[in-house]
Amino acid sequence: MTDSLSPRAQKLRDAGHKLTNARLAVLQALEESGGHITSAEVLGRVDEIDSSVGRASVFRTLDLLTGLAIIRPTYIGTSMTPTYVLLPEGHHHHIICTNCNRVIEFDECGLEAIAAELEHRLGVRLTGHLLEFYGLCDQCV
Amino acid sequence: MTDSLSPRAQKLRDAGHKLTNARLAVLQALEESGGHITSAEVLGRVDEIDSSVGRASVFRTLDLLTGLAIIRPTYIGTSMTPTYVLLPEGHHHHIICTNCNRVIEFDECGLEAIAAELEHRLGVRLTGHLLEFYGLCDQCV
DNA sequence: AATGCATTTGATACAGTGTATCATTTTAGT
DNA sequence: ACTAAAATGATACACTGTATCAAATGCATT
Ligand SMILES: [Zn+2]
Ligand SMILES: [Zn+2]
Ligand SMILES: [Zn+2]
Ligand SMILES: [Zn+2]
Repeated sequence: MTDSLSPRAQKLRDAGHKLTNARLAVLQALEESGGHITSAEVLGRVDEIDSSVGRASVFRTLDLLTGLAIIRPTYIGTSMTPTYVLLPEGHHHHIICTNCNRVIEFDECGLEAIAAELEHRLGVRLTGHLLEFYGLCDQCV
Repeated sequence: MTDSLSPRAQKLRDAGHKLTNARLAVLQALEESGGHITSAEVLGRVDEIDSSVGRASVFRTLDLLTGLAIIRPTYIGTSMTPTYVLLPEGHHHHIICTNCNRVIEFDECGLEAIAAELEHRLGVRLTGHLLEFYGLCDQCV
């Protein structure tokens, strides 16, 4: 069988995890959402995709994907209800307005140099990063 | 009265908020902790500092400080129980090992250039940032 | 295709975290 | 000191994430 697996599903399998319905449903929910989605929204979408998937498996999968650096929980504005962000190419960057909580995404980060330096100096192997600027958006300045 | 206010307390006042016992107790708890502290730990420390401070005010203050970019909630390893990080000079950087959850702090980031570019291009005013690398620490490589 | 086992699951009941409410207290400016 | 507005603490609540465990499933091997 020459199944064409999504890259993230492949990453799951490569890490030695099984590709179950629950996990694929969560991945699909995340990918359809386009980023910055709360656990409540994931639960809702997964329920539409496959209502037999249980609550616990959704949270287990979110933890698993976080550990594999496929998603990253972040906070927007308040201390509760994290937002899960897909990390498409191993990194993600946004600006959060501390006044209106608007989120502005951007692509360039120029962090490759410092990442390489850290790997060399600290002996770590870096697979991705999240860069979060905060301040006032153009509407709130 | 020439009260010498801590810089963060000053920042609170400058933003038009009152300097109450509850807020000062939470600030003190955060500062004594040295970074990466959970809400449960904040609640415990605040209770020692001033047991009359109520639970709700602690959470209200954490939200307030987050909005002012004085602290930032982040996740270590799992999707629950955020860790609050003090942002001493407007920015904070760490590496999280996706295997053992060790946290490695580092200082240099070299993000001033891109911050200035974003301010110019997007019309925003940036006051700080959080940079989170993830990967494997030297023990786990 | 059928087998076998370790992994994963779903249901449920639970623990813990953060919040709404509102009468009372406190702050800070006059 | 006086006052209005802001903030508080107590409580009860809602919601998010988790422990448990018998049953189901993925997948490597035959
Ligand atoms: Zn804004
Ligand atoms: Zn980047
Ligand atoms: Zn490690
Ligand atoms: Zn920095």
